[in-house]
Amino acid sequence: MTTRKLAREFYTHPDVLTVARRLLGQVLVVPARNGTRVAGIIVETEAYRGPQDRASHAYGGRRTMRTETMYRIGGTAYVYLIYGRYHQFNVVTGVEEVPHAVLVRALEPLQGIRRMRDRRRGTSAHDLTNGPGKLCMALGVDGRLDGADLIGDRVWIEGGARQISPAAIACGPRIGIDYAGAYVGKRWRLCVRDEPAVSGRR
DNA sequence: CGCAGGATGGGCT
DNA sequence: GCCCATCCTGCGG
Repeated sequence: MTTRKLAREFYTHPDVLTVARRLLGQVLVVPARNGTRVAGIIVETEAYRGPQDRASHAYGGRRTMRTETMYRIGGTAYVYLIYGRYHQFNVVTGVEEVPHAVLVRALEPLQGIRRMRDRRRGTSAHDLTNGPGKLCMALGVDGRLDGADLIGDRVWIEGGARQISPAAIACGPRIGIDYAGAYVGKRWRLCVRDEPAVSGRR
């Protein structure tokens, strides 16, 4: 497989929606023991667009210990705990001090599938990574990876695995943000059409 | 199959 | 003290 770790410039693009779109088809990788890897192709993302976005943790420019990661440079991992039990993996985008992020909502399992099944014992083979909490469990992502540099070697994203044409991308409203007022209807959830691994509906 | 409800803990008002 | 960028279980059709 001829893929390569995405460089800083991929993440520092000024438009978070563009980065969310370009992330589709790229490979999220977490290294395991003995040089092996657990990895999946990104098939669903959601953009969280700066301080104006009411659905964002950084809405209104809010800065707390948790959200501080969102203000770092594009190419930083933002991982947080949700509902007391699950983690969410996000990619910070853009320049420092401007809180853009992309939530990775679903993967198509690619490597380390046995390890994924071990971590997701009790669920069926097709439910390994089709949701933002599920993929974190399958890859072993937790709060320790918050703030990790995606140009580093703890977690990263590789390009070139699959080309997704614009026509193959579907968009719809984001999930679980009913409190977000005028931003509830923004179609900032992106997914690969006809991809069985996406979460929820098309 | 679909849907209702519970789990569970850090962050924020 | 309430709110989550969720998932799983159990129950009914």
